[in-house]
Amino acid sequence: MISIIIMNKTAADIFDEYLAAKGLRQTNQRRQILDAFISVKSHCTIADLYDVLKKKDPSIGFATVHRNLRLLCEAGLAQEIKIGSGKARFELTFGQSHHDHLICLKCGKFIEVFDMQIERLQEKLAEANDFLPRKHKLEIYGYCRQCR
Amino acid sequence: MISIIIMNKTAADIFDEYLAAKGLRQTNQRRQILDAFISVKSHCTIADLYDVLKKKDPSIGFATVHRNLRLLCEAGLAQEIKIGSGKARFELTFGQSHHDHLICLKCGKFIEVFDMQIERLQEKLAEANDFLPRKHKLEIYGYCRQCR
DNA sequence: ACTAAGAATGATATGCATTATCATTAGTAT
DNA sequence: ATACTAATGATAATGCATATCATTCTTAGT
Repeated sequence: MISIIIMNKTAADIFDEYLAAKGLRQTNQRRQILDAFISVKSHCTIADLYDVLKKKDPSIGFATVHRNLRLLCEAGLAQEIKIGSGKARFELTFGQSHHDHLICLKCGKFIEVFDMQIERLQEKLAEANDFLPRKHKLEIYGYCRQCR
Repeated sequence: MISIIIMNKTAADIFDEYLAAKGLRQTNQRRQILDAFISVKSHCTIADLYDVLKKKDPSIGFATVHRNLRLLCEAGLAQEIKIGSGKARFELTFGQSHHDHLICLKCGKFIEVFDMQIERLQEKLAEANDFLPRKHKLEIYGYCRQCR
């Protein structure tokens, strides 16, 4: 059980508040899913998380994991990342700062990177086109140190 | 019928050469598909192109359009762009320079943009991580002039 | 604590886009 | 012209995401 605490709030607190605000209920499955998602290495697919959860509670359903990963995204705790044509992957955003990805074409590894200068130039590029940016996705595909 | 000519070669020439090099055959469908793809507005889905082609030749099959759009990608004439969870879209790369996309969250419009400074910084960012970049994808989501 | 209301779950079905299969058609080299 | 075999087109299969629905569980009200 990993607890990142921001402004005296854990991810679980945020989730509970989100549920309350939406009139949704707390359930054992929701607690388990959030815990597992936090402890598992990031960039997991629904199936990855489902497998982890099944070991502790074989009765949990795939649909429930799916639904609640989406719910975590709505609550602002997670984010979906779509790479190529594969399955959707999810990463924790609570306690993480924004970053982009270098993706190895051979081993599939994700390297998280950040460049403030690029971020700023993107803002300017959007502005220059009368465009109001909300979010962006930068993925650089190539070969990592081990695979180049 | 639109003909862009580069180094004395049309897209059709490049395609024919690619086919020859791979021991593949020239067919009416392949010629039709390339012609339609060039003349249609870019960012079309397989279904978009299929609809256009059906009007001229109702016997053409969806699978054939699909297969040959992939073939055009292999030949370096087209490129697949995946946005969100929708269908795959394709854009012509022959005679077009590299660019990134601003994508309107409301009307779905694609604005093509390019910033050399960002391109260079991406190269440096990759290098700094011992990463050999091959291609990249930058998409900025937000609201266009009409929708903001 | 008990109960009613309805949200959540889990098994399964459905939807949808992509890709594979295969009998038939049609390029290509000889 | 012929033989070889790639390509086509109809359809089936696949893969992933999402919808459905009877049942279970949470929560508010008594």
